[in-house]
Amino acid sequence: MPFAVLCGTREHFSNARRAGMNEHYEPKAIEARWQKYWEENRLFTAREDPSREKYYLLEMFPYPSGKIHMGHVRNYTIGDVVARYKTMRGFNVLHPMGWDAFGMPAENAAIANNSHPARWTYDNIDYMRDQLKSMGFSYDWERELATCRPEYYRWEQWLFLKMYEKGMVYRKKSDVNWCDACQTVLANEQVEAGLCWRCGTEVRLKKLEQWFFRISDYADDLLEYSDRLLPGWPEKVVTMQKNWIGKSVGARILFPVENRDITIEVFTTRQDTVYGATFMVLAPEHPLVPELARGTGREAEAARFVERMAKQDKARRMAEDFEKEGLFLGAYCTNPMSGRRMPVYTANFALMEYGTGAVMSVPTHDQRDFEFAKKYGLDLVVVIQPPGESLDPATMTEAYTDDGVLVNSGPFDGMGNRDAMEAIADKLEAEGLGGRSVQYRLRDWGISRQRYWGTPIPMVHCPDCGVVPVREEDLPVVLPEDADLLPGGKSPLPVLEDWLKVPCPSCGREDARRETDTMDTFVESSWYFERYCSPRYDQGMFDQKAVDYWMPVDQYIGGVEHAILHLLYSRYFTRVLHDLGMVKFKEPFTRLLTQGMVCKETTKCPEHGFLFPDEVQVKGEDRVCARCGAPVVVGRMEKMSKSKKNVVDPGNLLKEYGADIVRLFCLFASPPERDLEWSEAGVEGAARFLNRVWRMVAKHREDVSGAKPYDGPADELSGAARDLFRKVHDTIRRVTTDIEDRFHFNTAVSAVMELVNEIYGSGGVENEEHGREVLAKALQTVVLLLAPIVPHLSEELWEVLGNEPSVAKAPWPQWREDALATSTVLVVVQVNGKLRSRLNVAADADQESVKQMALADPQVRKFVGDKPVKKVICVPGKLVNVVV
RNA sequence: GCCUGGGUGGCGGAAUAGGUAGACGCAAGGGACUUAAAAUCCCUUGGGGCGCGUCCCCGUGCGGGUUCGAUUCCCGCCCCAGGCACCA
Repeated sequence: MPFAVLCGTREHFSNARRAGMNEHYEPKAIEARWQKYWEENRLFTAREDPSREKYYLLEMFPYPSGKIHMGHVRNYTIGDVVARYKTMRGFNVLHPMGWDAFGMPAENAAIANNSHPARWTYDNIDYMRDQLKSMGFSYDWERELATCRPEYYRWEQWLFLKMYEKGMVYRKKSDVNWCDACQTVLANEQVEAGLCWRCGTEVRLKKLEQWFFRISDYADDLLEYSDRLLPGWPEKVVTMQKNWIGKSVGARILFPVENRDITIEVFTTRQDTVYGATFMVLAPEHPLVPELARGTGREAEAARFVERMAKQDKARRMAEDFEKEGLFLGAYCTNPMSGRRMPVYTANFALMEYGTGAVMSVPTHDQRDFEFAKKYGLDLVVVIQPPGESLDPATMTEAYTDDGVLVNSGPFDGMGNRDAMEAIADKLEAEGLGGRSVQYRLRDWGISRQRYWGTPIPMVHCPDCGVVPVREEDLPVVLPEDADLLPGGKSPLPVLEDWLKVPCPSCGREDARRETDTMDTFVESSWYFERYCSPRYDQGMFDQKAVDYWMPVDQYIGGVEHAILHLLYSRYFTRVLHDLGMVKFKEPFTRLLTQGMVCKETTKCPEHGFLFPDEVQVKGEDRVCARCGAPVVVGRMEKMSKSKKNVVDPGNLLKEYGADIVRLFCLFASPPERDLEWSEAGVEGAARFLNRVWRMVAKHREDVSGAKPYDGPADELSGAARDLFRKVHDTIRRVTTDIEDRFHFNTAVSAVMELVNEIYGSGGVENEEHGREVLAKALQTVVLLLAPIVPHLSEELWEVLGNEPSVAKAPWPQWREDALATSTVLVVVQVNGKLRSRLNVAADADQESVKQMALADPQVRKFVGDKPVKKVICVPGKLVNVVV
């Protein structure tokens, strides 16, 4: 027995210390050391190399809000494991990081601190960069970018001009969603239930001249690819995008107005019910409303109604219990199919933004129309009969919206309604009464923002020439960084005369003025992944060769909150670049992982409201408010948020535990796509495990020094060495498949924990034939498998075990099939499906003998008794089920 | 209302070709080491029952079904989370 084992752990430690291994695991020293090593050796600098297979791993870049939060830590830890794993698997990995640096919080903070958005932003970037570096993420920092720098946004302006040239951008006066608090316009996507997505203020409509991107031109393409070409995306996200695009296939139908030379056009998805249309409803904003009311004696009433509806705020109008209200305009139109005379109403449930703003109402087969008809006593005509039933308008309590057979529909009677849809669409087209039509919920992307801290829109307003694009050679239009914000957070751009006044690019007139709107910050984040491929390139948006090599992103990782906005815009932008001939692909992100939220229970004091974790004191079993001593109400697990104060600051965690422990906890506590519940005890557990790994290496270091990790055939081993060798390879297999197939790092970590437990329990293995080599293999494997997860500790132990740095560039271990084989297998025996016994049988035993062994087993016989055996089911190497 | 997920011990979570439910960790309990504590190491731990066993019964939200066998597949419900919502 080696000297060290006889003498116990104390001797081990002194040996270890003599050779330079610290007795205790000290994360801080180790982490600083290896972060420096990585940086000095430019270990994660990515270079194009066509001879190697590339892997582009991207995490959603952060907004530089001040300091990183747990959501960042989790997101970037997941990404880092994949990046490091892929590197070890031999891929040429691109793993960049940067800053989504424009946006309103910078302006708000500047006002609050009497500072400047630029100052605030750059300071935050510096601080957060340090934080990310101290997490040990394997970013190629040489590619870092910040979207608020002119070198970045000049290419965004350049693209804007290209799009303008191609008619992909336009300007129009329109009702926009206006947030008074933010003093700006919001895209439809940024309005949540009638409230501003950022500050929760009620959004109101305002008429403004706005710039729009024609994203709706791509609605069908975006939709089609959602189904066919995004298999690497979570179904949930694809579904959300599909719903958002909201394609409806139907028909346009023209309804002539009685005694007037006016036609009302409607869009419907149920042209099969056209014979049942008994009245017409127009949106209150519909231009025909005042016109139709004219001369009917109802003008004043109609005007009052429209005004009142306009004041109904959007939030209430969308509420479920909202009362349907309408007004008869005094006019009639004619149903072109049935010839029926239909009264024309205006009503609050018709939306001007969708379809044509007019609805043919079929109260028998549409629930909204049904409710409206009941309220105003309008006619009901059944035109679809359900199979085996006969609806009677007099007794109907709700609309029938399912399939059936047409009645009261002239030549279409007796036809199935699905067929009737086509037949009626044909007839409409043939007779010029309308035709097939497709509508989308998705509307064009309004990108104008009346804010300062954003990319200036490169346009000029000339009194003579109108709106004129800035000349390409005059880019970038630099945002003046010395401007001070106006009271109320208003943009200073419209009053900055020096900046504002510019000669007209077209006629040269001196008093032209710049566009003062800036772009929605979602524009910057719609192409940053392409810019990362060649971030310093100054001849265009990106270097073609670099983009051809790196793009598309192989794996994108971020929060599900961007499922619609950012991801849809990015897909749209990539199509624009594609159609401009700049990229060869349409989808930017091949695979997408949306990680769950980081949650923690809330704590609330009856007096002081929500409490931060450090405002809660533990008194025995109870928790009390640190300020007033009142018992704390512990709420349910919720997403960490400043407003609920249930937050944990990664900065403090880093100080207390170091990066590896925090990383390990984030990965081990739950699989990435699910929510992560914060647990202090869990972090302690992670710390304990890493200490255990450290001590394991310290303990066995002497045993394995000079021993070459065993890589020979399994059958030259026996006893404990053979068992350990099997466990090593089984662990390699499990960890590899867990990471490779489904990013289940939690089970990967469990597997390594099992291996570590086994090594602890394998005392004496070093005395076996090849025992020291197998032990060396086991220790080395633990370190290699942990390398992507806890990189600093792994680097340190890799070196301690006598290897040259860096483990980050070491090849990922391979498992040997022959090592996994066992001489005997455990076969479970069931009687009628219930577990009754277990048998250890030779791995190569034939089925018949296993069956006989099972039937002979005393436990089995007890349950079989003298009942006749009907059937015996054998699953080789696993199970025997005796059916009696 | 519609569309996604999800419901498994005291807790986080395992079990992805239908085949030993509860891996791994946390918490709890017991033991070893220590003058003592911390740390560490080892053991126990779904519920119930008794003859304490290689024992029996129950058990993966609820109710049915398919199957030799169901956490896994099918049908019908309940609950939780997220998304969409008067979109014609």
